[in-house]
Amino acid sequence: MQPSSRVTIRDVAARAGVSVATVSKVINERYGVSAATLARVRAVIEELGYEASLVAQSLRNHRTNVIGILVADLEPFSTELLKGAADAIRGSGFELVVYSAGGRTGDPAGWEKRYLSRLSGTLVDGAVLVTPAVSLEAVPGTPVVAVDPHTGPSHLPTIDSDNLRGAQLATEHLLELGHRRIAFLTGRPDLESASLRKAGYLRALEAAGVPADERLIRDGAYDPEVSAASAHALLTGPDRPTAVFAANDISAIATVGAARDLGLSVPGDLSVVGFDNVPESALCTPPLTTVDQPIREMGHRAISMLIALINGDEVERTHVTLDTGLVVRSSTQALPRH
Amino acid sequence: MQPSSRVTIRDVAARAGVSVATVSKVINERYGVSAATLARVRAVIEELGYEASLVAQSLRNHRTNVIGILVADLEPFSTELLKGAADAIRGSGFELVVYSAGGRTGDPAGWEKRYLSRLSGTLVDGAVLVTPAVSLEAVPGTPVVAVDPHTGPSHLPTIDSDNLRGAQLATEHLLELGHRRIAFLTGRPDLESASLRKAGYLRALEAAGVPADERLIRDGAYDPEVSAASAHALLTGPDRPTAVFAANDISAIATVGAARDLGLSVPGDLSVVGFDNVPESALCTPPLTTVDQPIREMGHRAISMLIALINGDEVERTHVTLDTGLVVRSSTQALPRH
DNA sequence: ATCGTTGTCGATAACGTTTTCCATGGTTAG
DNA sequence: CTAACCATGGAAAACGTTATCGACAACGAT
Repeated sequence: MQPSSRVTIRDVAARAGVSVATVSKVINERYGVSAATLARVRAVIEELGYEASLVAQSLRNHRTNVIGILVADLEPFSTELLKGAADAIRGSGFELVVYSAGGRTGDPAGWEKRYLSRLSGTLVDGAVLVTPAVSLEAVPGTPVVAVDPHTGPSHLPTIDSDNLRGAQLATEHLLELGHRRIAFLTGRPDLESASLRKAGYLRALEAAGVPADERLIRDGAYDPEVSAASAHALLTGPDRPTAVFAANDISAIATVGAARDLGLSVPGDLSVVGFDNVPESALCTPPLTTVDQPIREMGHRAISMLIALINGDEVERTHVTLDTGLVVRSSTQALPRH
Repeated sequence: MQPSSRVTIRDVAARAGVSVATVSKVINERYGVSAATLARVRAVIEELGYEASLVAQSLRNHRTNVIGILVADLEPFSTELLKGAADAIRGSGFELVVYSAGGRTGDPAGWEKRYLSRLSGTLVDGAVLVTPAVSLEAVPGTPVVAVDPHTGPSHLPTIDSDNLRGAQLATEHLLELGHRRIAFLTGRPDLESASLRKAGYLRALEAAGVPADERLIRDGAYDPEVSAASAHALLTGPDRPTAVFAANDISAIATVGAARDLGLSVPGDLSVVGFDNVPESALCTPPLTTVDQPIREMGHRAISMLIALINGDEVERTHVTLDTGLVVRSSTQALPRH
């Protein structure tokens, strides 16, 4: 015991008076070991507190049983997704390593690719990419699934939600409340979700016969600072909107903040609706009307699909889109008639 | 190229016309290779896109360059801590695997121990334990640092904050506002932070000459449901408190919710102060007066210390306590005189 | 010429598993 | 009584690295 080094399969074998091969067999429940020796070896394993070296197993088996999840930053969306992923990972026999780029800019948008090539086949068996900054193909041996994928053609397995419909719902809600000057804060232009949300906004406007006004469409970038600046510009400009649909809860919350700074009340002077339904949206003041996206389930599904892919199981749908729905809270109200 | 298997050091060696030993030397920048061969091998590595197998390196070096972080659940505190940890890990050469127990109960409080023994020395080089449910000693070969540690004697390196003083500040704040019937919602009884916060509350009361009332001290358990129930009981009971100090922002937010359900206004009818200063506390309605704890920095420090420990560096302080401070927002107000 | 030195490089033994395949002994069938 | 078979166990190769150590050539100094 006092020999400080780890107890290895060799020690177990010696103590039990068998070969390492036999010990390996009992660990992996292989056929060909008698009941007597099985019991004996099991006892020794217990006694010595032996744990097989995952590293050695990985080397031998070409499988590490760890899954990587790459997020640009730990903002509310990724965080929520992470919870779903952690949930799905539990009891699966895999471990989850999270890699966060930390929201740094300056990185030539390729950290995902570098990370993937460095780690795939050597540390992780597969990876999920959250809002990837780049459209990349899978590394040959390593399954990858994307959540909220990049625009552009990529044939990665994907989890997303019905962004188009969600955005339509949000915009229609505002229209039904009588709003006509409805501004839109865009999302990260490289993300499919962002363009779909914009498309949904435009489509709803068009369906209602409300002409889109380019000056009401501003950058949001899913980023609080960018959004706050845009909101400020929007609200201090001439002919300000009576409502803002932000592509993101983050942007929506920033918009509410900008309005408050200008002495405008939400929803009194301005209605705001967000997108994502992150937990923060229910907490903030006022609680946000937003489009619900089942973020945790997306994380869960991403992991499940990835595990299936890793195991070589047949995956029926390789691109799943979950439903979105409007949740009306207190940041929107009917436009007073005049 | 089309051979599907990974490119190994052997391939590089063959292509460059040298031995694997030499290739290994250039990878690790060891002395004893001429400028010419160095350049040649580097070129081949580039050309073949070779990446050394982390698994094989780990096996050989007895070092995985992976750090584990164990959290009971991904609630706001852990999440925030995780951000700090992710921050610290970046560029350190380590990866971070997060293991979340998922808040399940029923687990015999020993998952941390099991996880640690299974993984230590085999998948991770060290671990940080966040609000550990059990007081455990380090596994011999594997450094462990605890954040917000368990009560009871443990000699693990520790990161925490000045819980006692923070709780005193919070209680004093309430006292200065004229409150005398100040309730306290306790934390997780197995955590040192919880008992220190309670001690701070009691001490402040005593210093002000206000007798503590046992009936005003209820279970909170750092848990929203437990806290909501206790708050409800407190607020519907006879002689209700005019203020609540919750051991946790989670508990405080639950208290605000319970008050609202009863038609009580915060801070009009009830002042509430929390502890932690998680981001949610600033967002909620009303924004919470709370005790700030530098959670992210705690995560950062935990990782830094752990890395130092792993590298065998001398660590000056093995138990660091960070400052806490009161941040006054809108959930507290002076008690109207009558 | 001889003897160290120095500078490069390669053979090889680990690291801790799993798997294949062979050996052994006992048992059953012919 | 022999042949074939089954059940059990072990030897050894392999997975992809790194470190140690010895080989060898070139070279300067005696």
